[in-house]
Parts: sequence; structure tokens; C-alpha cells
Amino acid sequence: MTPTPPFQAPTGTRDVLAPESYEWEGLVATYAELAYRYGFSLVMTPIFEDVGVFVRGLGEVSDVFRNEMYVFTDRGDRTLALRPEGTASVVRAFVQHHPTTPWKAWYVTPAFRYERPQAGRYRQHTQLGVEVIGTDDPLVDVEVIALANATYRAIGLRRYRLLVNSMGDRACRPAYVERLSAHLAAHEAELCDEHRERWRQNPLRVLDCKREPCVLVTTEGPLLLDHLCTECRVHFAAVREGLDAVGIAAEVSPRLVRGFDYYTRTTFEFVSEVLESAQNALGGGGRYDGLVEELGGPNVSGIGFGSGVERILMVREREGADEPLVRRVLDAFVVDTVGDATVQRLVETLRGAGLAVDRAYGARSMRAQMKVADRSGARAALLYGPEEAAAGAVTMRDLRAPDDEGAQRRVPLDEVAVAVRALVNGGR
RNA sequence: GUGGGCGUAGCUCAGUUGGUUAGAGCGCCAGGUUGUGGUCCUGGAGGUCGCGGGUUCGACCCCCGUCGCUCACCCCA
Repeated sequence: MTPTPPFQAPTGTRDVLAPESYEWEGLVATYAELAYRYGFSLVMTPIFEDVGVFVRGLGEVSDVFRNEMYVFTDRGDRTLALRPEGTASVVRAFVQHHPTTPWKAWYVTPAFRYERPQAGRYRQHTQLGVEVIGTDDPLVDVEVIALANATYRAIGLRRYRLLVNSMGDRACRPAYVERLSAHLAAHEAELCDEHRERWRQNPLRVLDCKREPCVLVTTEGPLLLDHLCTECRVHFAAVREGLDAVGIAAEVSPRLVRGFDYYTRTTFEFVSEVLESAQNALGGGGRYDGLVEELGGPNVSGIGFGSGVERILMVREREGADEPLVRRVLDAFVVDTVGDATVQRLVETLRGAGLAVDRAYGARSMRAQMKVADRSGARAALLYGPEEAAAGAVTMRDLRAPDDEGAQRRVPLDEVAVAVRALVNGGR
């Protein structure tokens, strides 16, 4: 402590202790409950995979693959990578186990990307998300978006917007990309410095560029939404109608292009209004048509979303939510100046009866133990000293009583559980 | 990968133009109150001033390097 510790959490990672960890508990519990309500089941996959899972998943030209992956070789000479996002692993698990479709799976998992850390961005962050594999029904798109939205709402987020777009599919996107490329080529000199060099690698990314030169060029260029094939147009219309039907406001954002190569048709992103910087994406996702097949499975479609836990909680704080998501309060705290086995038994009995109970350690003075009891936030203090030992009882004290009048009374040992329960439930 | 800011007690921070034993508040521990927390009072513990090197008679202060944090670019969650 005093000297510099020899080890610290690695750059871009962090420890989460109470009370912050209570927020995590609350968010994950809320999300798990909602996912269950929406008909999803939990899936857990390893946090590292054969690097090929992610190479095929993300695409070789994606930034994540090119320079952000944690790749390593194990002792068996296998090339593995820590997962940079959730979808590819889940799709791989789908292909390996072929569950009945449509398969609706939810997850919470760490994800790793080697980037410079920044507000709301870490090298290890935590993503919660879902995937639905085996149907291209637009109602599923609506459900996935609705679940994300419901989660944000449930924890109190209000100041965010939903952007949606359609990326087209194998039938219509290639032709569009050619049109776009032609347009970019004609205006190459007007693009921003970076894209003037790089636009050929992934012309769609230029649409997502926020720098003015690119914005000017692409604004007058062709939009994918105007060049969708009939099927994609119908699908996108159904998604929008479905969102409308369940009362979720969505803004069509023709320039929304997300980072991974596998997206087709529906893409969406929730952006927060309280994050000024470029890190304003709360979560996002979309449909992927070729990914399952790419990883060796049948030619079926899937859709999913991922959202960052750290970012959600940061946004929640910035929105001014001061109510903790969960309250962890002890029911009773035991103060013991006798030190025989009685208190040890009592504590276990109370815990067995479903009460949250802690005690002081180290045989300290009653005064010191009472301070600990106070700081613990427990509702009741249970004092056990020589007098109580002689009477086979404890003194139960209400630590939240406004004054000392009637704040405490003697309770026989075998009635303590009932008495504490009554006090916690508002009686005395 | 590129650039800006910052590293002094567990936490939040002071620290004069470089000068001798580095301070405060909160927190922690003990006592006042040998059976009572939340108020009050007294005392105490706790710092190789991020780390390494340099300049100087002398460095928390100046210089170089390094590590870490932070903010922005980029990318995304």
C-alpha cells in the first residue's frame, strides 16, 4: 500500500469494487431477467477461440482484425485470440451444436481489443448481447432492438436515440458499392486525408466518416437505401413498421455503417446524447446473412446486438441517476464481547433463515464493534455480552431509530430470527 | 499508432523564487464513556512526493528518460 505496489491492473483494464460493483450486479440481473422474458436462454462460450473464428467473422480488412486483436500461440502451437466481440463465438457455437432454430441466446462476456484507452473505452470491456440465428423474419429484428431498448429503459436511461439502416444483401450491395466507388473515385481529391488513401479498402466506411470533406462528398453521392433490392426494401420496411407498432422511435440513418464486415440488411445503433465524444455508441448490432455459412454452418441468417456494460453505467451516471440499481443492506450486525460459540451458531442460524448477517472480528471493544456495525449499514445490531449470555438472549438495537428511546430490547436467542425479520419489515 | 494534461498519506488536495523534521480535510486506530454506533473532544498510526538518472552545497519543485492515469484523434462497446 504505502510503497508503489509491484503490480497494477494492466493498461486499459480496471477493477470494480463495491459500491460500483453493485451497479454491475443490478444491470446484469436486469438484463438477464429481460432476456428471459423475451424468450432467450443463456449461452456461455470460451473467451478465446481459434483466431480463424474472428478472422472469418470480422473480415480481414476490419480495423479490429488488422491491429486490435489479442492473438497468442498456446503450447500446442494453436493460434488463438481473445474475443474482440461477442457474435462470432456464438455463431461458432451454433454451428458446432446445431440447436433447434430459431436459436435465441443471450450473453454477458468480456471482450478484448488492443486500443488506447479513453473515456468509456477499455482494452477489456464487458459486452452484454443476444443473437438470434436461423430466421430472417423482420419481427426478430424488432425484438432484438426492443430488448436492448427495454434494458436501457429499465435501468433509467432516457437520453439516447436509435438509428437504423439497411446494408442491403448479397443481391444488391455489390452493385451499390460499385456506384459508390465510382462516385468516390470521381471525387477522390476532395476526401479527407485518411480516406483519400484508404477508401478503396472499404468504400462503405467513408459514409461513416465524420470529417467534413468526406461528409460533403458522400452527401451528394448515392445512398444504399435508394439502391436496395426489392426483398431488402420489403424487409427494412417491415422492421420499421414493427418498431413503430411497439412504440420505439427510430431514425433512419442512411450513413450508418458499422465496423464489422458481416452485417447485411438491418443495422442499428443506440447513441447517447450525454456522451459528447465519438464514444457515443451505447450499443448496436445488426443482421448477418453470410456469417453462419462462413463458419461452416448452414445458409441461415442471424441477428444480434452487443452493448458495453462500462459504457451503459457511465451513461447512467452522466444522466444523473443517483438511485443505486441494487441496494445491498445487511439485516443485522452482531456485536460480541463474550467470544464463545454461541454467536457463531447464532450467525449461522440467522443466515440459514435467509437474513443477511455479518459480525465484527478480532475481539474488539463494544464501542469499536458498534462503530463497525454502524458503518455496515445494517438495520439491526445484535449485542451479545456477559449479561445476554447469562440470560440466553441478545439485545437487539434498531440502528436507524431517530433517538435512543425504545431503540433496543432484549430478545431470547431462539426468537432472534423472527424479531430481526419483523424489524426489517418495518415493525419493531 | 499520433498529440495535450496530470502523478504528494487509504481518498480529495495544499506545498511560496530550489533551503533543513512534507501539511490539511475526510477516512482509519485508540481513549474520553473498562456494555452501546450515528454528534463532540483528545491523541496516534500512516509518505523512498510514481520509478530511474542528471543538474545543484541542497530537489516534491529544474532537466532527461520511463511507467501509469487521463483527454482528444482513430476505431468502436
